[in-house]
Amino acid sequence: MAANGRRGPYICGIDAALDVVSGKWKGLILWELEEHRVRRFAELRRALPGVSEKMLTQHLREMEADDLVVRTVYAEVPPRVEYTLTAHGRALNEALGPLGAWGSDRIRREGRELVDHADAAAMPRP
Amino acid sequence: MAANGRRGPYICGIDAALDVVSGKWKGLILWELEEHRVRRFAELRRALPGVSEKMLTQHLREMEADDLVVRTVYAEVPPRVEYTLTAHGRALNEALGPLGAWGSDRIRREGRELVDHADAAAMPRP
DNA sequence: TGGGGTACTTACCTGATGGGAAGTGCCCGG
DNA sequence: CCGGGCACTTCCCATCAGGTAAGTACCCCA
Repeated sequence: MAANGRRGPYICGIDAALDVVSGKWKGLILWELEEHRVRRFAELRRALPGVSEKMLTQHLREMEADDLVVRTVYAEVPPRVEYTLTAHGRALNEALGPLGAWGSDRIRREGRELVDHADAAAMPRP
Repeated sequence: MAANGRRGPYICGIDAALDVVSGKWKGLILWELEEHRVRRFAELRRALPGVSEKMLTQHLREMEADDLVVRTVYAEVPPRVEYTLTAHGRALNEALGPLGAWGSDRIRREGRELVDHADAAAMPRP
């Protein structure tokens, strides 16, 4: 969907799945939440080097609406907000497994450089 | 990638795979070529209701550059051009299987309407 | 002779996507 | 008291994917 609120009608399952996953950082958010189970806003921000706060909140809100993540607000001071995957989110991640493997193969095949998490901070993507 | 020529550097496999698959009609093209093995330009155009000739050629060229499809031109009159999947294209399709299944589940879960191939012709997507 | 099919290319236009920067309200440590 | 962290929101701007429409060059069929 993204901000536009696409959400179908869809032509097939791939169509529906891509609608939910497309967005510059959604894949990474999914991956980060899969790895750490639960993450706070600022932790995600640091994990996705280059993401703007605007985009991060936007993506998280969309993923919440898509029932991929749960947002829990703790009425504390300073504010604390935690994000976790829902069952559907975890299922999506599983479904993305083979695709990720294919992508890794492709990177290897073509000898493309793979920027690792840390370096990416310095290098803003065009 | 799409027309912009993104093609990495990528942060992970998902990133790389999504780069190659994103584009409004790529999923459908893959699916159509998987089903029929070989298709001509005009056949694809008819199979993807609503696609413009420009987008179709653009997507096909990109997929060719990404080594997903092979384009074969027959020096005949009238011109004949055939498209087939490469091994990588077929592998990508396989990798997309679980994602498609997840998407179908999502459609079912949310009771979203699924527009089938034929109807989609009449209904231009917003 | 004119309409339709083949497979495109080119130019122009619009709306969605994402980036940048600043503002908000509250608290804590130095 | 100043800076910094937290978790945002708002606005404004650049880019770009994709749509529309037309042009190309050749052929076949009625």
